[in-house]
Amino acid sequence: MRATTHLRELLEKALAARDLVWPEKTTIEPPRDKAHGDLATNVAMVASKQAKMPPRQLAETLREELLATGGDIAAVDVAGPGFLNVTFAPAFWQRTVLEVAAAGDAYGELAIGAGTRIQVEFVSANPTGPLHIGHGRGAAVGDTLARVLRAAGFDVETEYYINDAGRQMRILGMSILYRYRELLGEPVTEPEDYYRGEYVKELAKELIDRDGKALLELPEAKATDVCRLHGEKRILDGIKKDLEDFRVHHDVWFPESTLFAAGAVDRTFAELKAKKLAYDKDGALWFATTNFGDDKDRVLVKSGGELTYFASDIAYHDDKFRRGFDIVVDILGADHHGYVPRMKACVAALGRDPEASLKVILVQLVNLLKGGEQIAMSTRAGKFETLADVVAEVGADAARFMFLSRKSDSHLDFDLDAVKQQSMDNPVYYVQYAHARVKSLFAKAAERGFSPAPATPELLARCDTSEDLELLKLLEQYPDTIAAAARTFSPHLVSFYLRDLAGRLHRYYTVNPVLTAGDDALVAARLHLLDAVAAVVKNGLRLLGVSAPDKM
RNA sequence: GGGCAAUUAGCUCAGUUGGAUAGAGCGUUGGCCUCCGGAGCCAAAGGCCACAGGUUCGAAUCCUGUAUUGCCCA
Repeated sequence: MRATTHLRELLEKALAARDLVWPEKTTIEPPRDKAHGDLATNVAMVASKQAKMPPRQLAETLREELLATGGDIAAVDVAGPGFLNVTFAPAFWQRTVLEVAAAGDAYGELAIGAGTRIQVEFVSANPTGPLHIGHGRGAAVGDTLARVLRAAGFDVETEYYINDAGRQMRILGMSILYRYRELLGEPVTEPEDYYRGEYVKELAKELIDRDGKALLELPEAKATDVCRLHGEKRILDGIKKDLEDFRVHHDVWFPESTLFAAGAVDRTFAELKAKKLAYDKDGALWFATTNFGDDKDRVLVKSGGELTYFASDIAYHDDKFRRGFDIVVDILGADHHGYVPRMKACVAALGRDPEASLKVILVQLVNLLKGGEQIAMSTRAGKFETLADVVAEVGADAARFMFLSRKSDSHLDFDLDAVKQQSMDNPVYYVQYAHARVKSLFAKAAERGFSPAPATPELLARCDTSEDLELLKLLEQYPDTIAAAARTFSPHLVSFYLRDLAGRLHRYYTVNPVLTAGDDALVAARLHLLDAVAAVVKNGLRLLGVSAPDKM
């Protein structure tokens, strides 16, 4: 971050001196090949037309100016079609240690999101049963994304939307009532469509304990209602606890029913009608989503007067924007991708730019495996591995890291046996081990009564091996990683970065002795460097919601 | 029948929003413990980036078509 901004400032100044503007397509990035310096830029190539000069010639003049600034820039090469390869002086990189030490837990925090309010809505599973492992992935992605955005300076609020008003909830009530009657020995016929999970029986038993046979005396609809309310509350409490155990936090729990109570749905319909975006046809109310690129118009109110789930979703998003969010993030299961164009249309109809203000993150389904064999899942049939079971079995650390180790929209095989195993199939231990190793060094240093001299540029100049510099450069890239993860809504970048950093540390550790390095100054310098590494590992793991133990 | 996504090493996957000789882990093969934690490190082998065209200084990346796979919709 420091390196790119510094170089950019220098280049901008050099261009301005020739009355050239900074081209949008300019990139400044670390090259793949280390032989190409610390940072490479294509600025001479993209500005060559503007400068009326061949790329290589422009690059040559920029090279002179960069070198003339002296100090931090050690070398500049012109390469290939006109790349500028810039190498910084070791002292520039060594300063990173001081930066990390000064910022502490805040190292990596940015201001790129300052002044932007953003809401992340995730999980939002119907309270009809416990969360399963697929919800767990959405939970991990959403929670970490929120943490990353917060670190990048956004004003973030997380929310869980409770679908408590629809058909699924009625079915839940009915399912509980069925089990209730069955348990009391009443004659029953098995409903066609109901929740079969063991937990439904449990809920029915609870009602028997609480109300005895009272529900049998009530009219069917009333009894179903009692069952539904009881089930909803208990299941929701369970969901809240499961999420808490998974270190996932929602700031707001938003029940769908409040939209109706507050008249939000009617208000949104009125607004759409006023804009001539909603119309009556065949006794139903339609929303003209084709105006916004959907492939057909969608029904809001069926001819029987029943609202579609889409109707409340529009009102819900309307409500979100009325609450003042600049950006709204929906994290959805990938099986709902058909829903995206509709929601974009809906946002456009509400008078917003859908590309800028609605981000939809699709989370692919999880293939749950046990010893390489697939486990089938279905909420209806009551066959699934619950999130709580998985967390109890493999631990929140391993589960979260696993979920965050893939792009969210790619398929994920989650093998319980592999994740439980403390091996390289399971990189969480690799990263945590890096942290524990450093901490153990400090414990050992203290044991030996060694207290390192304070970190100064002079002392840190001793960190001059190639392993030192690689580690330093990686530390310097941490804020860039946060920026990229926030900008592209890609929390997995953080876990990839941490794997890199941990690998670099393990390599360093093997090659460069620390406590046995020789003179006290060298020992101190290396300790300060590793302290910075541990701090960054810890900061990164915190964003992932994974612990950074001192001992393992 | 339409629509959305995916296709990169034997396996699982990255690839910084168009850059230089294609990256990691696992697996395989071969090395490293008189040394701060070997839950570690080093090295090697392994690739027509699904296929065919196009766009430009330059394509795994963007466009079109084809094939295969997954999902959604009627």
